[in-house]
Amino acid sequence: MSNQNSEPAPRPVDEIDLALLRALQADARAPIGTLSDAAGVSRATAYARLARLREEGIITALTVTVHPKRVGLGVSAVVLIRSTPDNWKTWSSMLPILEAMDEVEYAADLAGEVDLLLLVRLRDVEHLQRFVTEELRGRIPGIGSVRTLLVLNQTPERSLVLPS
Amino acid sequence: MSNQNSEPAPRPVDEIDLALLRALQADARAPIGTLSDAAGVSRATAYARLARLREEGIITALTVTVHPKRVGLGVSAVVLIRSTPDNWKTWSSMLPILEAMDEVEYAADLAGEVDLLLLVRLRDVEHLQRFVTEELRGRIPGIGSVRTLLVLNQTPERSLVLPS
DNA sequence: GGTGAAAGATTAGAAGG
DNA sequence: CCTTCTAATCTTTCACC
Repeated sequence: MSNQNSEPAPRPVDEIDLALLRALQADARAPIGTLSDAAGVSRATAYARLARLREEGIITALTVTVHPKRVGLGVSAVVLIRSTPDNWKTWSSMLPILEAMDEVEYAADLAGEVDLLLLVRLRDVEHLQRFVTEELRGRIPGIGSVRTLLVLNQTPERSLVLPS
Repeated sequence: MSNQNSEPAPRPVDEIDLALLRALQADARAPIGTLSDAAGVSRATAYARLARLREEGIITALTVTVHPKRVGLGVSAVVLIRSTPDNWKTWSSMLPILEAMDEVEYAADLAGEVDLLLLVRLRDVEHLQRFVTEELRGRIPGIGSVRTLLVLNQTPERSLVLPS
């Protein structure tokens, strides 16, 4: 995976692209005919558009969203990390490390009182403890403080709401 | 959408289910034959399993993941909210309000020094300002402090890493 | 439960205007 | 961007293990 903020947007998407993306958000397995109807274009056009959206990286992935608890990941947590001024790695050097951790679903480099935020998915609280003490402090240099916030309730994962 | 933490897991998924889910994570538009091959079962079985996974809510959605910047959402931010002890609504009463806000991609009710975390996607910084001052403070009662952290860099959205 | 086969209907993917 | 084409795939249903 590449850094999501690195490349600028060369060509903006138009209304047809947005309609296709919205239709895919509703059902990624919808047949092309359904998608093309939703966008008001022919199937061939929908094909061409989808290929372009994939090539240009506008479509990051076509995936399934899974209920975490039902697959053995009963605990979610938000980890807020502050760095020590020295020995703190750059984002680009940490990215591969973070992505190699199965527990990390989302990581963000922040401006403000917190330097790094992680959303992690774990089997249980013991798993959380091991993750923070061993994985995190062991592998990421320059960690100052770590605050772990248990998730009590959360929205189901949802896609971006595309602008109109 | 329903609360993701409300229902217990009645029946656990098995290895075949996990294999199907992993194949769908890689490509949600993969033909059934590809999915059934990946899981080592027949197509008929893959059909039956997928129907069951949908019915039981283990599959939350089959969606497309989009690069936010390329669709006009150039700014991401994390909003940390602390409540005032009085007038703070319950999670279940806030959920529909939060889900009605297009800017909110993810919301979590937290245990700890922060009560509510939002991941928001916005067009620009002006949009962020309007969101925090008007949408948030205007619609959610009982907000104590609001800390807004700009996202400088982030991982692309990624699916859960399913356990083995 | 899972299998393999059969069946028509639908869709995919490419070619050409 | 559309229409047209053939091969491939979908999806259900079946009898059987």
